[in-house]
Amino acid sequence: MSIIQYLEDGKTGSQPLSTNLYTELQEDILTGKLKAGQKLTEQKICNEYNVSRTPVREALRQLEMEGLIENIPNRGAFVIGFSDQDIADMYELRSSYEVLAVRWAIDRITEEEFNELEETFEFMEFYTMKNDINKMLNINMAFHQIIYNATHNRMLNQLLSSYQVYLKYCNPSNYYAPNYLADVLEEHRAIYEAFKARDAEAGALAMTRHMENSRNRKRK
Amino acid sequence: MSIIQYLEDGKTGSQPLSTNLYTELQEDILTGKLKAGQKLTEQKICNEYNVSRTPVREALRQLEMEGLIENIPNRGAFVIGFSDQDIADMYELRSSYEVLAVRWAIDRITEEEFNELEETFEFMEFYTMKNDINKMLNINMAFHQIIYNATHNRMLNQLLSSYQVYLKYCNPSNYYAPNYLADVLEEHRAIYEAFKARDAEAGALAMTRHMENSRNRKRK
DNA sequence: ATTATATGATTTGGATACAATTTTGTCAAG
DNA sequence: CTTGACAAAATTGTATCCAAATCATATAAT
Repeated sequence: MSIIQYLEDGKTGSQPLSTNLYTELQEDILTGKLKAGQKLTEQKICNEYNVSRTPVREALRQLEMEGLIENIPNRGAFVIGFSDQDIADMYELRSSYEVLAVRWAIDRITEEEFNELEETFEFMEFYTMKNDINKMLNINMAFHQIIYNATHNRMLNQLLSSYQVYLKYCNPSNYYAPNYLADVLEEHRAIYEAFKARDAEAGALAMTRHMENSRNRKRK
Repeated sequence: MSIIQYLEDGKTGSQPLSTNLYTELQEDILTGKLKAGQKLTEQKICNEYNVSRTPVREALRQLEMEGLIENIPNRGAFVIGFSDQDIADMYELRSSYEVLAVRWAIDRITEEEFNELEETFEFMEFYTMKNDINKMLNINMAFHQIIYNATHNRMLNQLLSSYQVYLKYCNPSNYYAPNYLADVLEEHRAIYEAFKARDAEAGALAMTRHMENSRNRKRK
């Protein structure tokens, strides 16, 4: 997915969308509409979401693989959900993956990928000046995704990409804090500069700081 | 799962088992029986594995979540499989997760969990003396699993547990090298001692070495 | 009163049937 | 010989049907 697509599709990462049942159920678990411990009866879901049992069962298997529900044979599916502890765990894990990803990406990034990163960073500067928060959310995702790709490690890429969904639903950053966009821009600049210098240690340090600051920016 | 169960179920981690379709297909992809790029037609799988389309579709969704196949809407499922690069990636990733896990586990392990780890290590010593490789494979899995649990981080636990499956199919360790069991025992002893001393740095170092040596023990 | 048991209702697991989409093959036009 | 249109076949997506397992309730035994 190119940076242009990220900008143009207009999906700011905050609306439902939910193109399929799996995504809808995932959303409903992550937002707490379906509560932990609750039993998900297939027929109930059929009625609630107006689909037949076949797609329901497929979605339940997917959610099970993701760890959002537990499927007990012949008994049914039970919501596991995300506890506050899980969210904390997720942030902690994600931080270390992101740092690892930067380290590997700086060592392995291609010329072409670096140009894409550079272009994306310039978009960041532009939309920070224009103070366009929705655009920035998309560009931010693109920036990180480029790094994931540049690790050339399929499993790490897949893992970090999958976390984007969760990040959306955990209490969001305080976008409207003074200097939010400017602060974020400078953190990304540090990361970008490390890539430019092909300095993995500097990159790891910059990403570590970015992750710490991200957490501190969370609404309490 | 207790250490006793690990010992008694007799599953040495090298036979098919494959209790369900998903596991069977997973195995067939990881062993290369189903090749990368190959199209998986639902009806073909039905005939091959003697099941109807409903469980087939469930399995395909699970495999997709795992990243072993790609599901293109209205087109079908295509095997992605594990390239040599993916296996290398997996080892590299797993190493850093394991080190991270030890760090966290040493800080968070409960008295009860530590006792379990201690008991497991004593089983290791015993079966090393008896030179029982099959038992050792199971105990080894148990030892690592206890560490995963002791992180008290559900996502990291889930992630590392899921890798156990892949490890089984990537070219196996050279179990019959001289001193294999003795070497492995000493590496685990270092890890265990770090837990006993509640020394996270020593644990991380010991696990790093264990991971390096594991890789070097691979058959070429 | 509590526990056991039996029976009917509900629910899951799996197979089949039908609809929508894609692929394949044929044949004619350029 | 290639290209395009179109129909037939194959394949995916969804709905429904049947069997097996589980759950709930009522009744009987201790």
